[in-house]
Amino acid sequence: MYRPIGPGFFKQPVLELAPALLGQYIVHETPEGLAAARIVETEAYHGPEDRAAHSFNNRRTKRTEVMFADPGRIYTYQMHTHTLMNVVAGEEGTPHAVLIRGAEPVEGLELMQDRRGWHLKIPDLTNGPGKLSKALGVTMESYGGVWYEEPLFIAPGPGLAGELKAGPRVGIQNTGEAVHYPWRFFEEGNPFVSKYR
DNA sequence: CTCCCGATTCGG
DNA sequence: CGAATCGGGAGA
Repeated sequence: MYRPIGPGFFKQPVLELAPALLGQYIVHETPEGLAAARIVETEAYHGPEDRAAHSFNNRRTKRTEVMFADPGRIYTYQMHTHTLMNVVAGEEGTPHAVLIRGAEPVEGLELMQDRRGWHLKIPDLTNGPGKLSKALGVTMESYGGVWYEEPLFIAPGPGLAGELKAGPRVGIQNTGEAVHYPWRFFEEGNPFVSKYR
C-alpha cells in the first residue's frame, strides 16, 4: 500500500528537502494499526550556521549526535511532554534537519482520535509537531532509525493541493537574525498547518 | 487571550 | 544546579 521512499531522497540540501517533503506521506505501522498523513508543514534547520538549530556551531551532544549521521535518519527529541520529529538531511557529517510540524490525516483517523482524544476537532489532531507525533504514536524509541524503512517512513504522496508558502519559523527566539529566516514551508490555507505564535 | 504544565538537555 | 526549550491544553 504505502511504500517507503528511496534513501537518495534525503540527500538533497536541507533547504530543498524541507519543501520537497510537503505533499508526501508520513506513515507509522504499529500493533494498533496503520496511520498515515500527508505532510503540509515543515521547517529547515541549517546546522552550524543557524542559531536556532540544536546543532548550531556544530554542537555535538548525545541528543544532536544523529544529525551528524547519514541523511534519512530519524531525529526525535523531547520538548516538555511532547516528542518532535525531524528528518536528517544533506551530507553525512553536516548536522542539517527538517522538523515536521503538520500533516493531514489520510488513513487511521480513528486510531489518531484514540491516541489524541475524541473531543478534539479533526485539525487539532495533527496541526502541530507534538500533536502529530502523538497522533501517529511516535516516541523517542524511533530516535536513530531511518525514514526509508518500516515501521516509520516517508512514502511518495500526491504533492501539494495548494500554493507553497514560506515564512519565519515558529517558536524560536533569542537567536538573532535566524528568527527572520523564511525557512518554514507550508501549504497555504490548509487547516492542518500549525498556528504561528 | 492568559496561565500553567513539566521532560530533558545543556551550560556553569 | 538553574535556566531554557523548534509545545500543548485548559479556562476565561
